[in-house]
This record gives sequence, structure tokens and C-alpha cells, in this order.
Amino acid sequence: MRGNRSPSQRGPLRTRAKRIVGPLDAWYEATGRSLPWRRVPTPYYVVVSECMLQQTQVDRVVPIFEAFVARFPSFEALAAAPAGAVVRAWHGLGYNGRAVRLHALARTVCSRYRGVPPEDAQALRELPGVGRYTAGAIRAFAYGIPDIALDTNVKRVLERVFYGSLQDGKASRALETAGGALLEYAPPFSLNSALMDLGATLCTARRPKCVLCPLSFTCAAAGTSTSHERTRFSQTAVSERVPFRETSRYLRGRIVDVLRALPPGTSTTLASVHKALARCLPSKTRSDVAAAATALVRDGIIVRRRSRLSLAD
DNA sequence: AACGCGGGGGC
DNA sequence: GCCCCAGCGTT
Repeated sequence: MRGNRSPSQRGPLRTRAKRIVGPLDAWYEATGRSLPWRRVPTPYYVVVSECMLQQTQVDRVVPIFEAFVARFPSFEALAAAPAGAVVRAWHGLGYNGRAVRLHALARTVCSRYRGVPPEDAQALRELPGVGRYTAGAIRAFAYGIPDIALDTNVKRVLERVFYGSLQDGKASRALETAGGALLEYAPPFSLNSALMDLGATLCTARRPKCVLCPLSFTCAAAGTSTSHERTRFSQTAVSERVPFRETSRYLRGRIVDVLRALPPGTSTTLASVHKALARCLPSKTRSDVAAAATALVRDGIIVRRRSRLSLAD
């Protein structure tokens, strides 16, 4: 069982940590990915990239990130832009609420922190769109503070290497213990980068490539067959699941796309949006579109003024 | 604790 | 064509 970590077990944990960092760093130096926000890890680039990387794969983020920071090169530039311009630049990433929160974050950083995000974890987590993971990522990547960015890739790597497998629930405490041990022997930036790349490329959820892994010599889960299995099961029976194209989620995305296509600063009517969607979503009624638009307004992604819809000015 | 929030790639 | 991915905010 995990959880009752007695002092006598601290030694072995640290000993293992010390042995791990060398091979891990060597592997990262040899095969780690060169990414725009790694080459230039300014606080602004780190914040923008981490917001984009929440639930979105690296390959899709890279080109959009490049265009985004070219258009909005600093917190000041982002804060000065209309929210709608940020939503427009978010095209292709999904989860448009993240764009709204990033824009609000930039305004807060400029107004309260003079354009430099705080280093304190609690202060970071009070910023819109910054949770436990993102706060750790900003601290480690932007400021080199010893902290672990515990996304599920990194959680999986640490769980497998140090514990084999953990029961759900109070596992995060044990994972922070393991991460903390590694941080005693490795720089935060390269350590976190290496753990993330390992989780993304070799130590994958479904079919880990243990043969290629630099940590298999010490990994508690190396070669275990259970790791091929799915970790989650769909809660909804296949027969009951609504096709994605029928969901309000999909409808919301299509509405935002229609408004993105408008010339900036212009608006349109609900009727026009409904008509524009008739071809790809013929089953959706006017009131379906109205309800989705109201939800988008509530989320700050679009605005409605005098019964006309648009992205925010 | 459970749910809502996109879009693209893998199989 | 279906399944998978996995952080934040809200309830």
C-alpha cells in the first residue's frame, strides 16, 4: 500500500531518484522535442502554450501558437486586444472558453502584476484558467522553480516507475513525493520536459514501449501486460450515445465558426446563423441555435447586442 | 464527485 | 465511422 511512507523508505526513494535523473536527462538531450515555447521559455510563451496544451496535443498547438504570438507578442498586446480577436485566433484548438480565460488572465497580469505573472503558486492559481497543473508548469518552465507539472502523462510515468500501479484516489500525494525526490537531483525545466516527452512518446497509456525506455531498468511496471488495457470505460452504452454531430457541443463550435468568419467588428442575426448552419446541421431548429447561442454568451465566448450576435469587440 | 467544454488523429 | 484524449471551472 502507498501512503504510509515511513522514514526508512525515504532513503530508497531518493536513491532511485538519483539513479533515474542521469539516464532520463541523457534520453531527453538525445530525443527530446524542440518546441517554440521551449526554445524561448519566457513567461508569456509558457503561459500561452500551457493554456493551449490543456487537452490539446502538441502537434496541433505548434502552428497555432506561432501565429498567435506573432499576432499578440506580449501580455500587453494580448490585454489590449478585444476578446473576440483572441477567440478568432483560437480557431482549430477547441474549448474556446480557454481563449476567454487567457485573455482575462493577460488583463489581470497587466493590471495587477505589471505584466509579469507571479511566482507564488497560490497567486498563480487565482488567475483565470490556471489550475494545479498549469501553476506548476509556469513555475517550472518560466521561472525554474522546483515544481512538478502533474499532467496525466507525468502522473502515469511517475506511477509506473515508482509504484507500478496505484489505486485511484489519494495517488497524487504519492506522485508528488516521487516528483519531489527527482527535483532534488535535476533542474525543474529539463526534468519536467523529459517526463512529459517520455509520457507522450514511450510511456503511453495503451502500449508503452518499454524496450526503448531509459527508465525500464528501474521501473516498477516495466513489461507488465496489464498496461495494454484501457484505463477507462465509457459510462454510456454505445446504443445510447448521441452522435457527436448531434450534440450541443458540436453546434456551439459551428456557431462560433460562423461568427469567426464575419469581418471583425461586424455582427449578424440569429436567423442568419441558423440559415448558415442549415446545410451542415439541418436537424437543428431555430430554438436549438438560440439556446446554444445563449450558452455561448453566458460563457463570454460571443456577445449579443440588440438581438445581433458577434464575437466580442 | 460529476459534468460540460472541441476538434483532430488513431485504429 | 467509432473511440480516445485529459485540465479547468462549475455544480
